[in-house]
Amino acid sequence: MQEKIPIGKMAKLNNITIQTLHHYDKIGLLSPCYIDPETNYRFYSIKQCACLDFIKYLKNMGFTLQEMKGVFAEKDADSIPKLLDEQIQLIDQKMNELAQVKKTLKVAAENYRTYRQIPKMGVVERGYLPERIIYCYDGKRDIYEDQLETYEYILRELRDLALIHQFPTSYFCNVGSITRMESIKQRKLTSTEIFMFIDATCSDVKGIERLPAHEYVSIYCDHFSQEKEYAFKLIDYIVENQLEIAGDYICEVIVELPCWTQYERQMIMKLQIPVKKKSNSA
Amino acid sequence: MQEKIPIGKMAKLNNITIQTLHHYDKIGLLSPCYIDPETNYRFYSIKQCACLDFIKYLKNMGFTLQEMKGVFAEKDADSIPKLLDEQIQLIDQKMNELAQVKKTLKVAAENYRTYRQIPKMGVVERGYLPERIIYCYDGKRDIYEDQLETYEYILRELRDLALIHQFPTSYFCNVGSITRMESIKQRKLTSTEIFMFIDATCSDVKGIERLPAHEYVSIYCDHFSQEKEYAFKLIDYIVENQLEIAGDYICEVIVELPCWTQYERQMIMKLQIPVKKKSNSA
DNA sequence: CTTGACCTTATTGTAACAATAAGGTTTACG
DNA sequence: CGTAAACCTTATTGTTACAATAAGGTCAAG
Repeated sequence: MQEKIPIGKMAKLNNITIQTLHHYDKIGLLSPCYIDPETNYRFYSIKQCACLDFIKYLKNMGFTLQEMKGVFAEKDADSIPKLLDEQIQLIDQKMNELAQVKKTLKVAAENYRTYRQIPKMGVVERGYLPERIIYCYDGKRDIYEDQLETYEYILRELRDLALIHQFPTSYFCNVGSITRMESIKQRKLTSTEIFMFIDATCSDVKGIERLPAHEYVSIYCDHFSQEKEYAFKLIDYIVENQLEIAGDYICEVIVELPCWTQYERQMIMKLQIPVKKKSNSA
Repeated sequence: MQEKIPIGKMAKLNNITIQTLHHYDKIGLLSPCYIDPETNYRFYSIKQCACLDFIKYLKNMGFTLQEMKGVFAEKDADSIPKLLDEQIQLIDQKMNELAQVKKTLKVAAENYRTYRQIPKMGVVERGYLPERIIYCYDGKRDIYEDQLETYEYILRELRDLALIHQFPTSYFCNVGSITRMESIKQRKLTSTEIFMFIDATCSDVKGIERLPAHEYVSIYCDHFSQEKEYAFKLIDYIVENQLEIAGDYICEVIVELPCWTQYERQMIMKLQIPVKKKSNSA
């Protein structure tokens, strides 16, 4: 009965294309069991479907065709479980990566939603903010010096550090700069420190700080050049309302827009200062 | 201060290679902000790091470089959330696929473990087996006809049906053939039906049957050619031990080994017949 | 002035095929 | 018997996101 199956039929039987069979033949993964010496027509045996099944199976598992050649060459059936285990580990790794990316996407989506809900740029708000954890880095140069340039350099340094600490990349899309209370109390907006928001999970790294839950005054701002002006609005508001600065000034980057004017970052920032009622000593 | 950054430095600043920057320039994704007209040296601005950040970010999200060009061309910030949502869906899909593959791998690994624990080939065992659900297909030709050939064809038909019903591919690695009680009682090992084990989840498809929980006699067998001989061993055992056939004969493929002799499938099968104590009527 | 570090363009390679071209073979039909 | 459709062949190119290499020009330091 040994039926000789031409390539087209074999392809249909296995839901693959003729090219794929050509390809497998070319790389020596699966060659037809008979080739007509005159026409070079390829003929397969129905039994070779088993091999194709296995190829599909391994492909599903993430093996490359070259790896499969190795698998087929192995006469040792005991090596299979090892391969399977390795592949399971690889898949776990991939799934973790995907989960991480998904998290990042969700953060981004949430940020955009926040961005759309922003009431008005330049309007002072007052509200309670929960505790947040940040990873701080001191770039030793004032980021307000020259039009974002220093900021970009320091940002790169922060990212390199984050890479060393193996922080998830998602952290990198929620950053900010910090100006210490002493400076801001003197109306000096100078800062050498930037940070990224992190989870509570990585706690043994130097540079991690807690921003305590507190009442804040905040204001949204959509260009770096406005930051100083808006920050002073905050301070003015604090003075006018008999409040007192209760901690460090934070400039949080809410969202980065993928539009560049002269390649420059376009970002929405939320400036914030923790406040408390003025103590009666004054 | 506008520092002109040569390509090597820019690459280092962003943890990428010079080739990558060349590539981005070539495809028009990101071009240096200045090119020396004499030497053609490329020079970047530190601000262009923002763009690279975004490229990395989008790459992480699974966008292709061409898609990014589209994203950059869009001046509309509102299109971003849509893109993000689409990408989240894509990721969910990928994760589901990976989960499916992982499941398959685990089944395979388990099967191999079972295979190693198989006590002896050709030895009759007796034991209780839980309920199982199968998807049956009648190929209308006897699979015991010609040396696996018919079996291969029918297997392909079963798989095509499974594809139509959108069964997970993992089902395809746990198949078997069934010989109805009437035949086996007459010592006739003819079967036109094969099946795949499935979950309880897909219930509305025609062809699904339940193998009830029952006591079985079973025997392992490692070559198709031995099946008949071993099946008769089972029947003999049943007769000798005053038992009675209580249901259909099942030939379950436990594991397929990736070694081919003449391209032929090498598989370990577990032959099984449900039994009960002989009723005293005989 | 030379050496090494750095830059340029151009070509080839990667993985797993898909698409196409240009041509030969087989089969069915009138 | 002729022909058209269906099928087969080999060979080339294209896809993605770069990496690797070659052959050569440029720059800064000693």
